[in-house]
Amino acid sequence: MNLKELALKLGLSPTTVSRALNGYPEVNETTRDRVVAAAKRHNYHPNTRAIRLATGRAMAVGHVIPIASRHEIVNPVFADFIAGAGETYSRNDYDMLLSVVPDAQEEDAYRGLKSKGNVDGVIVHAPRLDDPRIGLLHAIGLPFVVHGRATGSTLPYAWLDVNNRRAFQRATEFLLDLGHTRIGLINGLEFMDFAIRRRAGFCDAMGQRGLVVSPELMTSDEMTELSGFRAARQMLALDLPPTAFVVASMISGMGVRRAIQERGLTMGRDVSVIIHDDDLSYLKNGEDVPIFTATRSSVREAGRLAAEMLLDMIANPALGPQQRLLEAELIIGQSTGPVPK
Amino acid sequence: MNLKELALKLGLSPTTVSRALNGYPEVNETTRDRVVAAAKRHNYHPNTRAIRLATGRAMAVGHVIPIASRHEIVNPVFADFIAGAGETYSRNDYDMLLSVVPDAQEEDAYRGLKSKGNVDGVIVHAPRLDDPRIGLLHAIGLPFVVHGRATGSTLPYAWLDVNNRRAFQRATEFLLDLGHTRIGLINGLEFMDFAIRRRAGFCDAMGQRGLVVSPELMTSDEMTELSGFRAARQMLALDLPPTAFVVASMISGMGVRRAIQERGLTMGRDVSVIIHDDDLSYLKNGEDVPIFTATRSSVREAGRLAAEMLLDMIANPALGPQQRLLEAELIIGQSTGPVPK
DNA sequence: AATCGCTTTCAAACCGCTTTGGATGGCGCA
DNA sequence: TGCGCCATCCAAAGCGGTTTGAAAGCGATT
Repeated sequence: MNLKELALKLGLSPTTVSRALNGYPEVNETTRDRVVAAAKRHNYHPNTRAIRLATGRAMAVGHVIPIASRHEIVNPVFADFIAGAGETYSRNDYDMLLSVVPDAQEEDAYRGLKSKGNVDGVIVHAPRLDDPRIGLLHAIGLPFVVHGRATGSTLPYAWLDVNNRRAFQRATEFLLDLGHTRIGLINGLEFMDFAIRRRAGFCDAMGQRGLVVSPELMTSDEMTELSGFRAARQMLALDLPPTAFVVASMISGMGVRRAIQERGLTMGRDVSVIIHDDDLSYLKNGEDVPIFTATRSSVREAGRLAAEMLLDMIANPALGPQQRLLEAELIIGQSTGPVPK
Repeated sequence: MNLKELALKLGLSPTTVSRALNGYPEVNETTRDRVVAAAKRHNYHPNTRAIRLATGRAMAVGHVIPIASRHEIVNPVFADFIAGAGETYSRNDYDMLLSVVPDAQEEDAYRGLKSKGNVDGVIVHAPRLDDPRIGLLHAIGLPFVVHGRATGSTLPYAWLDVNNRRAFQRATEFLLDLGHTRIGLINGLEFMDFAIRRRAGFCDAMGQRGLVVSPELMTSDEMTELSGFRAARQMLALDLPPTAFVVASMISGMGVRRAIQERGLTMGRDVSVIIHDDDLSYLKNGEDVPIFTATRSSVREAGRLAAEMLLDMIANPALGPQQRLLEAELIIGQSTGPVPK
């Protein structure tokens, strides 16, 4: 059942039927009702491909996911972000297009998306220092929103980010207020923008209390359970081990907890831990009472909001690049306590 | 730059240019070379929307992800499957469409995908007992491949699955051979098809040695660290605690390990653990030597293969529903050993 | 020279919708 | 009665490709 057939059945022209269904004013309300009823009755759905060709809009947003190299973006955080963005797209009748490409072809993927016209805009994930994608997307004229920021980029661009610096500063201050002075940082990979900012926040807080952080109390690695475990184990074996940790993710945090237990210590009593909690839907930080004290910011909500920003920009290109900075909450859980005497 | 413009520049008709680029035989090889060269020079990419309308094919595959209710499909396993499937799509110039919808609207989502014509087929995730989606997709005539199987479905359908029953049977036998007789099963949710089969495999192995499994040694829950921890803790507190566990996932396995350590026991010596390892790209089971003894089957590879099956079916509808059963490997790690005296 | 058969090219229809630029008819008003 | 103005509706021209059916060119055959 297509538009022409429906029009024929109704004894109307395709023009009128199209207008009736799309809410244009120049159509009699009684005819509109007839049309709408008939469309429902015959289960008519306009063909998306035709609409797209006729309007020139793709009604779709792209997410490019590079794979194969060292750093895997296919991680749980990404999945939850996608889920959030997907909710927004569904509500607005947009499609979400995922392009999984070898990272050497990432640039081609963006160019292709634009020149073949299958998306109206893209979301940029996991920005790095001086991220080249920003210049590229500017050049090819594809609307985009960055999830995170890319320090060093001179061009203006739209982004949505968590205030990572502030979050880690607060987390560190919280530990300092509990009397901890030897605090270890177990960070993500520091060529990622968010990790750079988190480290800065940590150092800010320490510096403000006149504390210098020794390099052996700061590590940077993938955020896995194993790397969290190793980093914490190594620090705990120092002559002057830390009494607290600031940790970049829930998963690394689980590794840190294991290292603490392995030494026969108790988390929250002997050693304090604060993690960053992305509030993942399948990886909850406890149920009623949080297991870990945490800086929390829902990455799923970030996905929803970033998608909304992008759809706004697409609908209204006159709008300049928007920015939005979310603050993380500080959640008190069972993993922190005063420094032991 | 579109087809007409390119044709004009070349002094050819759009017909010929189109055919030259699409490899049709009825075009002189020298003209073809000219056309191809010009296309490259002018950076011509045919408009996807137009191709889709003209050919009637969407060149896209859909994945519908229901959300909001108890069981979240947005989990790490899903992310890796998607990544695998995405690789296949990219290689074949297909798009991957993700529809994130409230689960009450799941059926509508499939109907919409079909009637609006934005996909040529779909992949069905996380099948349950008597899954209604199979009948639905049959009825609306949308090609599909199920990742997993749906016990109870009478209609023939295409699927790709891991031999979960056999995997858990082998895992259990491995423990039995080490002398364990009190073995706990920490399973996923048993309205999911894969969990049903795993339980069956476990019970098969036990039954064949004439062992009856007491219900308190079998649990079924979401596969989180916390639920793994709780289940194991509870079993270890029994009068006759198990000496080994068969666990449905790496993440639950981490919880089990924690419960073991909490009791002052050592995994691999006092208590043995076998997990199922989906070989996730960001959650490796150790590096050189596996931490956990495991039944391993790459879910990413499953994604690749399922996508290939679907593209085959789309290209060749005469093909009946294909099936493919993958066997899991049994990987020996550090988490198992002979039953302690 | 006429015919045939190939290869190569093209004009035009088509995919299913949107949108522009009229047509049509009824009504109020002078 | 005649005119202009709305409110409605429609024919046709896109959107940018693919595909059908036919024509043109040309050497070989009769």
